[in-house]
Amino acid sequence: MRTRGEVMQSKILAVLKHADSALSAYDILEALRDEFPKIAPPTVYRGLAALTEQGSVHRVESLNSFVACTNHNHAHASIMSICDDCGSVEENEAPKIFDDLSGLLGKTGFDAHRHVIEVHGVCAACGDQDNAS
Amino acid sequence: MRTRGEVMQSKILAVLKHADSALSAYDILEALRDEFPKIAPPTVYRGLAALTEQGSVHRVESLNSFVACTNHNHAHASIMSICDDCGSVEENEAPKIFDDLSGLLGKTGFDAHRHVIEVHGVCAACGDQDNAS
DNA sequence: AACGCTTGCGTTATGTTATAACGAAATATA
DNA sequence: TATATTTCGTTATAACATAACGCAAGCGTT
Repeated sequence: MRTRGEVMQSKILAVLKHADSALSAYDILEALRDEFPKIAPPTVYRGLAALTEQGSVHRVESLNSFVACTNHNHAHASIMSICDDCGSVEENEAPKIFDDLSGLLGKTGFDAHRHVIEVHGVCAACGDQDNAS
Repeated sequence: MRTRGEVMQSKILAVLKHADSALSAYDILEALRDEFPKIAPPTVYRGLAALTEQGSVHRVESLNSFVACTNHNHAHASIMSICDDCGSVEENEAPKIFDDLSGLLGKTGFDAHRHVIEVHGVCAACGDQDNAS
């Protein structure tokens, strides 16, 4: 039994890939309502859980929402830069920062499993707009 | 009119300081129910908003919950290390990592306003326990 | 002091995010 | 085919958060 869930997962992933900002589970639910009129939250959350586990979707903790992974290297977590103006979310690579973090915490005896690094601010496009006005 | 809200804020802060893990707003609500039987969520959230703004409380985004600041230097944000075993949350100082982050994102034109750095894992105490068993 | 203005609080109500629990359907095993 | 196992849809509810309103406290003016 493999295909049943995968259909829904690919639909969810497609919705996220089309979006230009992070979507809540209920945003996704709405988007899928046309095609699946009786869809319910657990269906979406289960799909998201599977996609998150395999790394093709990331949860944005500080927004309680989700984005499609835009980074071909699923091996490690990413740094999210979140524009509070337009809502765009970019993934950034910085292995060094993860190493620094794990190293720093390792000194205190802490064993790091999962890094959440999310930076809120204003993206280049929105910053330019503000300057122009 | 200054005193009314400050009473509640100090009560909330006291509850958080006594806790040995992060508390949700509703945990705090329950803790204050004895003294304020009719207390409602907005009262707690407003108190938390004020305390967060002044830096004496931090929101833990990945837990939807709150901790008292244990760091005398309220000037900048902290790195939270969260033990998924015992629930303890520690604040760690690392100005360099914040600088690195802002620098990295600055290169892409992103203007960082607020950093969320939360690392999940296993704290020293819980790690020792696991080794011993 | 009396009045009206401003501010912010408590309360009610509701909105948003997330999951527990159960039964039914699909698959695997024998 | 009978049975065990897994996964999924559905219902229901739990957990987290805020909008909006009205009252009351402080403050300035007279």
